[in-house]
Amino acid sequence: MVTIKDISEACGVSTATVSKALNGYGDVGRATADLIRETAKKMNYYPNAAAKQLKTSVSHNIGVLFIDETCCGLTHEFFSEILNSAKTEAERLGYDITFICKNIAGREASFLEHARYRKCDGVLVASVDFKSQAVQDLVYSDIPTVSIDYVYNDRSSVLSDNVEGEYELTKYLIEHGHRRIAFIHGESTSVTDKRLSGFYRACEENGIEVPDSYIMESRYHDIESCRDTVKILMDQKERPTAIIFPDDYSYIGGRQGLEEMGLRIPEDVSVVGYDGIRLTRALSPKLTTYYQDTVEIGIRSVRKLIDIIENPKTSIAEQIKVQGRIQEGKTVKDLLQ
Amino acid sequence: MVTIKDISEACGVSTATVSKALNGYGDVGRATADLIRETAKKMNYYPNAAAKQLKTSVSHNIGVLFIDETCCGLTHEFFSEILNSAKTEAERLGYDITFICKNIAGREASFLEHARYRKCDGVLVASVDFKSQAVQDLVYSDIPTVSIDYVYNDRSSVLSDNVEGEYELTKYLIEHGHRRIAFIHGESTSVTDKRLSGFYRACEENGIEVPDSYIMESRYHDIESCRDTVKILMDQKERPTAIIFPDDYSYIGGRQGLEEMGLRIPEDVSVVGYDGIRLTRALSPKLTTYYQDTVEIGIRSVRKLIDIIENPKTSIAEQIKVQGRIQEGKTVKDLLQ
DNA sequence: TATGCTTCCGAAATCGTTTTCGTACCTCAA
DNA sequence: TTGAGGTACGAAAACGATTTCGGAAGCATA
Repeated sequence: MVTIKDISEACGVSTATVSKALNGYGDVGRATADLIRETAKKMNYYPNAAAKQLKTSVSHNIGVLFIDETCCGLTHEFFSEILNSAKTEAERLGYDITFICKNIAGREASFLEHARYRKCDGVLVASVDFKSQAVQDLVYSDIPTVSIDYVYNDRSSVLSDNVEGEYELTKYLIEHGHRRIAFIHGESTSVTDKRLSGFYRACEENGIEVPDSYIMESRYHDIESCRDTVKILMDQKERPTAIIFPDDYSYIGGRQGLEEMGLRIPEDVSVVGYDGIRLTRALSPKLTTYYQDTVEIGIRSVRKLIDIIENPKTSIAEQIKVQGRIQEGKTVKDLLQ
Repeated sequence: MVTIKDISEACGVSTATVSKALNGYGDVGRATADLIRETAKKMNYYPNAAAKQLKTSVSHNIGVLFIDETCCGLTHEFFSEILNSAKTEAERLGYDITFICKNIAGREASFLEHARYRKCDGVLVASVDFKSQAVQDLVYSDIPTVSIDYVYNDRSSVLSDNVEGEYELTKYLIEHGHRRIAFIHGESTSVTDKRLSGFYRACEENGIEVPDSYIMESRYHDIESCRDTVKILMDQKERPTAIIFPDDYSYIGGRQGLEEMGLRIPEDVSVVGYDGIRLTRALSPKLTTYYQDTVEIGIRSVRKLIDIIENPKTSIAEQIKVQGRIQEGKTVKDLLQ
């Protein structure tokens, strides 16, 4: 491995000068600096990350908290797309990505300890149990964090606008003449709360009263759960004319359930999803859904995180909302025609 | 941050002794070692990764080469499942995972340079352009590597048995009475070659001649491409009775294409996929496919990599084959009944 | 008592950087 | 000539760990 010392010898200067030249400090002569930089390139020099980190305590490494307790973290298309986009953006900006976990060299540790151990400059928090103590310890530590799709007090986050999204989606149904709209939502989380609020707002604004039996809890990204729930939902005399599913993936289950009951989409009942993952374009009938801009979410969260890292003084905690949009498919019947 | 020095002071011993006690060296007294370990735990000590790495040149960090040039690396369920499983296993064994890319702190570099910069103990090579020079430079360096689904000379790899898999799948079709079998394969890669070879072997063994027009090239994980290809394929007078798709995801497109031609599955034509991703269980009709054990692939590749890292002398280069199995759905019609 | 062997521990060098502070030299005005 | 001020560079001390090597103590044996 070629070190700073090799370069210093090759150039006949001290290691201090080499370091300064390579890092663009002012107090080194123009000619010397040029020579050093050229020699470094010629000798194929790359700094030793460990030494640099040891001395400066910055690692150019961002951690990602992306735990798969439900076994669908990484394999959930929504999250893997975000991760993919975040990875690309981070690399472009010169940061590496390391997964944070609860192991340090084989020994049990907390997320925070792990992040410290690896000296992560910052951590992206996504797809975890946001309310758990372990995660909160990390978020409220001195390590910069950005959370995705969840808001912590005084911390930055990037969110798709769930209130607005569900509001738009509901309004879309209403504009197509639906007034008996059911909402199968996911587990109780802040995301769920927001979607519910957007849903209710759209209903209220249009003078629609929603019977309790139209609101059912299922689970995100769970085919079976949605299939069963939809059956219970549709087993009442005053059936809804439209159903909102927790997400696109649930549509697969919902569709099965409806089919087993002999109900056709959209002739007998209209449905919409949420996420706009690629998959939906492929299912038939093509699902009408609310597209979340995963690429944008990934990019914005990394940029914000790096902003906090590099400008700790001026960077402010903020909630960055990423707009989505209705993606029309063929699962909503227009009752007004 | 609590360092080894703090512990040494608290215990009234030297830092050398602390280090030795914590690393289980023999030449430290029983009582002293116990005291040191207890104190370390009490003071919530964790070693400084950078310092450790600087001194020992081992990082407990494994790199993952997982490039997304085709924009489907991470979001391809097959790979994201492998990554997920590899991540879990690596963490269990005390290793962290970092993505390898072509950027070092903002400066352009090669994969190899990046891996050296981060002092990766080893690298998992998956889902890249295996034949590119940059990847080969890395694989044939002194850094331990394990490749997934691709074999390099004298290097270890973990593969699903593609020859056997496609052979089994073809035999399954033949056993169900099919003799006019078409194969839409993916881009030309070593995986494709193996699958073709398994396919041909099964045909030969059963005295089946395959017309050239039954072999068509499409692309992996590409809905549109498969949809178009299947239309061309079925636009000939002597139509096949069964089609093998490049993978499960392609089934979505293939199904569309067939539907648009008014062909029903499996009444008019039988189809099979490859991979066995979760999605297939949800599509209807449920796809008959060859399940690849992604969890096992992830685990085995990490274990092998760590074996090479920790036992460089005794570990031998080998190809580890992971068995899959036929996963029966409802897309193959039994012509013999 | 002298000798040799263990056992236990510490001093100090080292890994490859960064960074402070001092110094030598030069320039220029008074 | 002197002194102030600026520029260019280097010596050396860190950062937090590991590891070599030597030495002190304790004990048994001759």
